[in-house]
Amino acid sequence: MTAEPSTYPSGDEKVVLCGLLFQTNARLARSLGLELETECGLSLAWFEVLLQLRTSAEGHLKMSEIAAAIVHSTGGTTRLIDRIEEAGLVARGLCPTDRRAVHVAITDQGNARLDEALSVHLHYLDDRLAARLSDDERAELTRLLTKLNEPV
Amino acid sequence: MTAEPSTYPSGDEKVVLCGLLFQTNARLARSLGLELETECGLSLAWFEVLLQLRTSAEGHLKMSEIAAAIVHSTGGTTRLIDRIEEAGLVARGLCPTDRRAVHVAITDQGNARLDEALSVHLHYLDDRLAARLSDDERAELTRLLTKLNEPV
DNA sequence: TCAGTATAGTTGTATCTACAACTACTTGTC
DNA sequence: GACAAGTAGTTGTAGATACAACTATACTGA
Repeated sequence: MTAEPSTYPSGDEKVVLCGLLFQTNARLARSLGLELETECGLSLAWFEVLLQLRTSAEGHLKMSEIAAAIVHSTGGTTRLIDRIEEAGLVARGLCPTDRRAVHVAITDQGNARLDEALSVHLHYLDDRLAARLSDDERAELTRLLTKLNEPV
Repeated sequence: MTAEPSTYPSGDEKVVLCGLLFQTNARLARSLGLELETECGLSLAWFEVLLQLRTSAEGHLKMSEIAAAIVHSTGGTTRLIDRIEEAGLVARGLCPTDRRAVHVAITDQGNARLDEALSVHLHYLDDRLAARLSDDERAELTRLLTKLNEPV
């Protein structure tokens, strides 16, 4: 039976798109996370933090910048950085212009681990992205997601 | 300083796309989840389950089908369905052809709550999707995500 | 028919994250 | 320069999810 038991359009195109985005992301995150974890002992969250730090212009980020980039709460980010710091992959430092703030930077050990992880990651993305979408399609997807991602 | 401290291309186009997907999804899920929670007292996970059940062809799904659709572990799905069932929004039933399996169906109360949630959801998506992407762009995004989402 | 293997779901345990309350510091205003 | 309001980060607490081990049922082939 395909009759809707309700008046609301649960099959609405926008609802479907939203669900598709959630599902695609979840599958990608899960399989990539599993691969990173088994190959490098690095969780996806740790990987994302290290990548953000490496690609930061100044070589360090504040806690709140990390939280925004990886979309975690600031409380959650504190604990996450605690664990990564304990593993020696990042280091907290003082912010010279704001004594409330903390500067987080990637360590040499963190850079080494990130290199390993990137090699796994890139190989995975060849499989998972490049084999499914052409260069043009990936560029278009990037464009569309960027628009979706813009702040209000 | 923009020089890479490493040999690996952390700014690789595929890596950026992947990160963009994660971030877009996380922001969307967070703001939608917050809205659903405050407006209807329904978490995003509950909403997704109810929507999957309503749009299922048979009117019910097995635990494993729900787990696959919402990309949770089967153990996590057991607990999730426990909570939703306790709230009276879904009901477990027997599968007539496989005594290992469980049929989960949405209840009348669940349908009512899903209606409320869909009204919030649709309003939100007008803001968040339709205001940022044209009809054609949404169709293209759906096409691209569908390709990404295909099983290996 | 029976053994061996695979599948469906549940439960014990650990981990991770969010939310809210809190401290410390900064900024704006008079 | 002092008070009010805002911002940065940490911590207590609770809830949700994953993984692995387990039970029960189904399938497969000799």
